[in-house]
Amino acid sequence: MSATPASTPAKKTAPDAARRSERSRRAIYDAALGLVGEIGYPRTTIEGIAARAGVGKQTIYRWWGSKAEVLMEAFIDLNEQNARAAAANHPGVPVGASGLPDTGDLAADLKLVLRATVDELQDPRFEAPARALAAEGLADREFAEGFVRRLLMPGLDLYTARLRSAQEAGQLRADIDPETARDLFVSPIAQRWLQGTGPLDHAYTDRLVEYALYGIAARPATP
Amino acid sequence: MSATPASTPAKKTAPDAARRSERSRRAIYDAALGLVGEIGYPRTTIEGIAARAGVGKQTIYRWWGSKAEVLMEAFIDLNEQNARAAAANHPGVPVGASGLPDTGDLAADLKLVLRATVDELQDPRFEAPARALAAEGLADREFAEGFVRRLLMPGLDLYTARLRSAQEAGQLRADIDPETARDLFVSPIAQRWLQGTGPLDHAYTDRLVEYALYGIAARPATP
Amino acid sequence: MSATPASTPAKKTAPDAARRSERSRRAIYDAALGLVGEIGYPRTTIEGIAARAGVGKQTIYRWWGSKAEVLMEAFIDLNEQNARAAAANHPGVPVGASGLPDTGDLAADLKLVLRATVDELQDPRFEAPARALAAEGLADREFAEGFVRRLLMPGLDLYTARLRSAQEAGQLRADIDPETARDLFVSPIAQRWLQGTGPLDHAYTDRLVEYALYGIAARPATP
Amino acid sequence: MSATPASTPAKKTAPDAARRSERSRRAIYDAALGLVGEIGYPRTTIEGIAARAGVGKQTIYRWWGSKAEVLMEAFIDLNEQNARAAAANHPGVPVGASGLPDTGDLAADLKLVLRATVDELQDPRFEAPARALAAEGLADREFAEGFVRRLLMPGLDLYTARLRSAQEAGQLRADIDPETARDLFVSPIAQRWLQGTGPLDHAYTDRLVEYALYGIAARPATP
DNA sequence: GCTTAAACGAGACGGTACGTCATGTCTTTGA
DNA sequence: TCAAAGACATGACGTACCGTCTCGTTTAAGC
Repeated sequence: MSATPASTPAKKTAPDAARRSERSRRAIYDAALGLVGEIGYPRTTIEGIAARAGVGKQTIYRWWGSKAEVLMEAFIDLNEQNARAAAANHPGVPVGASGLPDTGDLAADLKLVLRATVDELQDPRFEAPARALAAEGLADREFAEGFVRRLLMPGLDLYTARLRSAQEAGQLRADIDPETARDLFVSPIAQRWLQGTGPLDHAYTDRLVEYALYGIAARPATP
Repeated sequence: MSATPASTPAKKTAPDAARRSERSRRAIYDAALGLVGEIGYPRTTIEGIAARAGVGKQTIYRWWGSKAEVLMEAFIDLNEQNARAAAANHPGVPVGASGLPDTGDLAADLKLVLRATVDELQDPRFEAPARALAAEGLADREFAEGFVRRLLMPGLDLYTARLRSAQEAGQLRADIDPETARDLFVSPIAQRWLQGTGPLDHAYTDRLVEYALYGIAARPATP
Repeated sequence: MSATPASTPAKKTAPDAARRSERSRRAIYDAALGLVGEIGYPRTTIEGIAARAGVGKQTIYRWWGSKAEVLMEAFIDLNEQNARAAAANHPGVPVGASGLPDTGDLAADLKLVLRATVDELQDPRFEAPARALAAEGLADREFAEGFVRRLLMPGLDLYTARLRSAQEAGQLRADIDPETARDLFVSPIAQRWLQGTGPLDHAYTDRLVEYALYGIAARPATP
Repeated sequence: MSATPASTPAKKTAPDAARRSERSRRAIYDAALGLVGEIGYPRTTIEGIAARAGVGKQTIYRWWGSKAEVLMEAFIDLNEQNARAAAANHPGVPVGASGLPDTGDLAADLKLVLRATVDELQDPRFEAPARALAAEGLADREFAEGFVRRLLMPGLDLYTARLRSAQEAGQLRADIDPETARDLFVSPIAQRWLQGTGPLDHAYTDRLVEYALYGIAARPATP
């Protein structure tokens, strides 16, 4: 888990990661998340982060390329801490190899997880930085790539894996593409959260599961 | 009627819209769309728009509150022009009351329209401003409200209406919520376009229609 | 004294002075003097004058070339009113042909008038516009010429005339240049008022008269 | 003991003068004087100074409060350089303790110095900034105080000292106030220079000395 | 008394400069 | 020897006025 040795930006001469001040790194993460939560991402500035972290601006520019990158790493770090804490609190939750619950009842499992996802999306500690990162991704394709790969995909892949598992168990049609199928559940939630195109609650996610699993077309009357 | 006589928010003293320069308005729209297309939204500045439009900055600040608002109106205007041009070019296209094709074959109609939607989303003239507006909406809830109401919803409502029509024709289950159903088709496209979580092509949209209409769950063997 | 028919600035086509609104002219004078007194000359703007006078900006630009010109005419008008009022209040004051008191005692007359001048210079209603006009004159040679000719010289000429009268009466050396002599009294007051190089009071002006009339050099002992 | 150990007025946080860029300071002085000389003070802008100096606007705002302050320091600096250059060129000029020539002949000394002063006032390199600073002093009393103290008084005090020296030598009446006496010579020059109330040449200054020293009143015939 | 042209109030317009803020780079200084 | 502190050049921000230019509305003159 230590620093990502390959991804050193290495303009000029690459700084020596071994000498990096852990205390500064943490202070910068805290300042970035704090400011984004308190005054919003657009009004959060690198100067502001440096000042609150008690750090020189150069210390930020040395290790990150933009405030978006700072925030992304701060957010990833926050998620890792939360995941560790959650794992510590609920040591025995039975999950499939996919990382999602796998009780055999696909509909129930999906409903459960989607409800939890919706709740997490609306947790204010997550919402502000997550929206900011999503916005940055819209404006900057390169940033978006990293954002999707490092933050979004790991979560989406859990669903894909769970669907593949269901497919192997014969609960899903064999000709289904799991990624497309995954989008039927996940994307509507994403869009309502990103754009506010409608209410985002448990009833909605339950409906999504029902409709996607069994289709919305009228069934021919079975005489 | 309606005019909105009451809704004058009137910061300072509201300018007199009757004296507004149409020539300046058009020049500002053109400059805004041009710059966003050429150098991208973040590097587009109000000063740059004013300079390219040959207009004083104050003329922009007099009528709009931010570059996002300028771009939204420019984009809406662009869409209206395109719609008018399209209507002029294809005067006799048979559409349902909903505004979407309604041949009676729901699956075919949806596939057709979704393919067209995907193509439009990837038209470079649309993509840059649309992504910029979506990004702005992520950062500013109030802006998002206007963005959704003025740009997104009119498009989404066409789908909702088409689905309701299908429901009345007995092609859709009667207990289906049309807005949730609409999201099954539309949101996956939106997310792939917004975040780049996967390829966005005709095969994908066709699959979405198939899966959503008939469900992805394995069917019990019909003996 | 009527309008100066030759000096019409006549950019574009000269406006018709006969149709000029007296009410607007007065309102502009009052607004200009009021604003200069209240917020100072630099923060007084043409827009501000127009707004306070309830007048369109163009009405100012039609008749004057700058805010300095407006203020100069307003100030001249104020002085004329004051002069009329003073003349009405003291109908029988005996003055020489020069306009200054001429009792035959040059020293006494000068002391009296210089004391009055100093008092007037320090009247707050006069001070603000007068200083502003003097400042404008420093920056703009052309304006200065008009300022001196229309405002300053008429006052200075009174002193010159009084000195010439004294010269004819044999009280002043015959070889004295009256304008240089006048400066000995007037310029020190002007400089202290303009630049604040020292206190400006009656004792000072009395001293000036003494020194200038009788010289500051030690007299050879008269045995 | 008494916070604010020195005179830290400290708007925001006072900048660290030790880190100040000497190169920028010099470039700003040169640009300010150059622009004032070329296009005049009113059309000289802080943006223009910054641009010509190759300096950010903020660097000006960091160290000065207005363009008038910039120009005053630039002008003081110019005078100091000139004084140094003059001292280097004429190393052995005999001057009194006052800094003005003191040959024992007061009239001759004054005439000499006043002629030089008049010449300097009309040197175009001095005239433009000096008039601008004087104008600014008229509009801003606080600025005037600094202008007088830092620029005007040092010059005037030379005259006062010379007169005091003459007084001690018995050439001036003992009851004369030297500052008032000084104004008899200096103020007329100042006013003619500031306001253009008359020609400013050597004949004029010679006359001033004569008149002031020996008085303008007719002398009683000495029988 | 009616017509007509100008001056008028209002204020939108293309501009310029303001003074502030944040950027990303570079330099100084103290631990 | 690093990192904090922060000065620097750059450039956009949003505001205030500039002087010009329409707009309709008085208003006074001349028919």
